[in-house]
Order: sequence, then C-alpha cells, then structure tokens
Amino acid sequence: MPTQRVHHQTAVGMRQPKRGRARQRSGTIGRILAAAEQAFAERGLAGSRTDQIAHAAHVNKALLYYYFSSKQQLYGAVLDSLFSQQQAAVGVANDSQAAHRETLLAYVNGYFDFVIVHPNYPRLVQREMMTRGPHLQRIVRDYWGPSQRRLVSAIESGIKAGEFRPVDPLHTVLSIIAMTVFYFAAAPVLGELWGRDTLRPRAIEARRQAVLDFLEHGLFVPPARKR
Amino acid sequence: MPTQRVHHQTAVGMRQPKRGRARQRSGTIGRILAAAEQAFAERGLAGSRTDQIAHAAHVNKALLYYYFSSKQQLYGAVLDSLFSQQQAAVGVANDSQAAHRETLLAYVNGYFDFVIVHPNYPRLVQREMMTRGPHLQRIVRDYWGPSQRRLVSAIESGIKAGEFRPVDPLHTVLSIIAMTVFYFAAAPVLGELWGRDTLRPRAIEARRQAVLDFLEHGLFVPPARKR
DNA sequence: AATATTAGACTAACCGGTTAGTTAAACCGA
DNA sequence: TCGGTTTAACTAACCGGTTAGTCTAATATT
Repeated sequence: MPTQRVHHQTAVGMRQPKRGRARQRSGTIGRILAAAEQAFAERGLAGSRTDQIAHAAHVNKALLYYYFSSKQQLYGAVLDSLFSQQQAAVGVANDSQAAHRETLLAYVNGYFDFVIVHPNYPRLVQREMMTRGPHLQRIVRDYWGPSQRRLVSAIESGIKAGEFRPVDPLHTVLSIIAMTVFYFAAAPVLGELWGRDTLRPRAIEARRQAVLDFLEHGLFVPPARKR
Repeated sequence: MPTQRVHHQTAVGMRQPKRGRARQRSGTIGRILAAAEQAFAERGLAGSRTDQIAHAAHVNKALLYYYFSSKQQLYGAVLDSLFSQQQAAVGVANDSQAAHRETLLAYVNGYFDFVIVHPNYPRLVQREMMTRGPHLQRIVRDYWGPSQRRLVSAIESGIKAGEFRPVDPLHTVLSIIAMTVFYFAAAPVLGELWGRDTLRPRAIEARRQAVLDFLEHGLFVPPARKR
C-alpha cells in the first residue's frame, strides 16, 4: 500500500473539510488527482511530466510532493481512486439473485454508465493491463479478480440453466471486456478513422447498443430478450 | 476518395543501404529494429531507453543514430516495418470474390497467424491507438483505413446477401478488432488473472476458436457454418 | 576505397524531487 | 479582544541524476 503523508491518508478523491481544526483551502487534492488522471490516461506514467500535472492543477509542483510522495505513488492514488469508485458503482448493481442474463446486461450497462462519467478510466485500465507494473498484482487481487469471478460464475450458471450457449466462460468475459474497454481506449484513433467524435453521449449510446446486441446473439440462447 | 499510396516512403531520414550493390539489409538493422520493437511494445516510446535498445541489439548507441535520425523516427520505422509486413500478409489472403463469411473468417485467421509470428504487434497497435502520436494520421491513411473499408464492405455485402444479421458494420468491425487485439495486448494481466501463460500456441488457438465462435453466432445468420 | 561499426567520453536539456522559506487561518493565554 | 504562536497550505528557486543525441578517432569488413 502506498504511503502518504500522515495527514491525508484517504487515497480516494477529496477529503471533506473536518470542522473544528481543518482548513483545506479548496479541493486541491482533487484537482491534482484529476490533472494526473488526465495526463496518465493520455500519455502514460513515463510520458507524463510532473511539471505539467502541477500546472494543469493550478498548483506548485512542490505541492504535488507535499501530498504525494512520488510520481509512482500519485499514479497509484489515481488508480485506487478510480477503481474503488468503479467497484462501488457496480457493487450497487449487484443484487444477487437476478436472472443470469440480467446480471451480465447490468454489468455492461453499469460499465457504460461509469465510463460516461469517467472517460479516462478505460485508457488507464488498458495501460495498466499491458504494463506489468508494480500495481498489477494488487489490482488483480482486489478488483479484477473478484469482478471476473462474478461474471464467470454468472455465465456458468446461465449455461447450466440453458439460458446461454455452451461457451468458454473465461474467453467470453474477456470478449465482453474487450468490446467495451477497447472502444474507449481507442477513442483517439476512432476519431480519425470514423471522422467523428466517438465520445459524444449519442455515440457512446450507439456503442452500448452494439455491444449488447452482439452479446445477446453471441451468448444468449434464442429467442433473446430485447432490452 | 481513393487514397494515394505514393507516400509509402519508409520513415523519413532512414539511411538506406546504398542501393548500388549493398543489398546488405544486414542483421544489424534488423537487430536494432527487433530490439526497438520489443522495448517499445513493453514500455512504450517514452518509457524506452535508447541505451537499453542499443545494448539489446548488441550495437553501439552511435550506430542507432547512424541509421536512424532520432528515437521518434526509429519508433516510426518499427511501426512501418510491422504494418507493411502485416499488410503483405493479409493482402495475400484477399482473393476478392470469396463468400463474405469467408472474407471475415480469413481476416481473423490471418490476424492470428500474423500475431503468432509477431507477438509484439498488438501491443504496439494498442499503444498507437491510444496515443494520438505523430504517426497516427499516416497509419490510418495507409493501413487501418483501407483495411477497415474492406471489412466494412464485406459486412455490408453480407448483410445485403442475407448472410449476416443487420448489424452496424463499423461497430462490428471494431468488435472483431477488439476481441483479437485486446487478448494479446492484455497478455500480461491475463497471465496473472488466469494463472497461465496466455501466449502459448495452444492458448492462442483457444482464443482463435472463441473469437470465431462468437463471431459466427453474433454476426452470421443461423444456421452458421462450422469451420 | 568505402562503408560499417566500435569505444566511450561528452553535453545540453530535461525532469523528478528538495529546500528554504511565505501566507494565512486557527488556536491560545491573559 | 488582542497579541503572539502554531500549523497546514502553498511557493520560488534550486539540485542532481538521467537521457537523447553528438563527437572523435580508430578499427573492421566488403
């Protein structure tokens, strides 16, 4: 676990001003995290400059190191912030005993809902997936592992119940992730390739439908439900 | 708009082996390109060190700059080399008047065949897709654009012919790319997550089958052919 | 002769991280 | 209520290691 200065151990987003003895000039930490998130998503850890992050956060660079002990650790804090938010978001939509179809559909829908609010999330995920960095094990254990296990078991149950075709659960989960993450991670090139902004809400909605459509006809046993 | 292929010059500034008789496309340039490819795939452009590349290529650093004018340009040369090889590989499998199903299946199969030989390709592609670097426009114009157009038109024809479901061609192409590229780009995390080496030939073969299966049931109109 | 390649020292810029403070709100004793 | 004190928040300027890229002069290969 990355260590932070004692007085701000909530690696997650802004802290709320405690009354009494806290003054907190404003959401400085939040601004730093937001600027760092943007930079890391666009240019990666090695490609991002701490000066630039500080400048984008309207903050002196020394303040970065006042709150975060290193660039690496700032990166870790950005990841933690996003992952825990995402976990909280999907955790809500996880009311256990829905039909298996609904479990999967809810996951995909939840992912899209989350990404609309946090468009940098997929690119950071993608970067982390291909980097074998020092955060990977922790992330797999705390976030991706559990999430994957839930999806796999939903698929297995669905197959047993005859709702799904007898697919390979692991590969199917991977394909679902791929179809969602890739769209957003590749947004820069898609803009160039399709000649339009692929992150407009309308465009994102179209992608959601395309994924759900593919999912239904690729996984669900006909007749598939229309949502 | 038919795109010109005239600007198919290899990356700018690369010293050509003097065309007289020095056919010497010797091991050296190849070794440099291979080492650079490996480094860029693993750590990205910003994360790679020229010293390390030179060392890995068993070559003095000055020689890097003897053949390539800059790190950027070396990166461009690596991309060009891979892309042109890939284009040549799929170009062969492009005998125009096959059935539309076969066109798509051949594309996916060709991609897998290529990746088995060039396992760094997907990670470089992925990196380039999310980076909006200076090579992006050229790559889109010369490689991805044409390739996408072929696939889209195959899908459109297939829909018209009643072979395919009435899907959105662009999104479908994207999903196909996603399912293939993502698997390889995410190989590091998949190793961790699945607890096995996902780049073994057997594992790659399993992925190929999973993608083809999903493609058939997600795109093809039943009864789908078994390959 | 001409091209290919090496050793390795060298530099200039860049960039992560630090230092030595300043500011101002909150606290405190009288 | 008022001066002094503490402390979190913040900054300008700097430091030292790193790294892309260069230079020279010599040697190997064809």
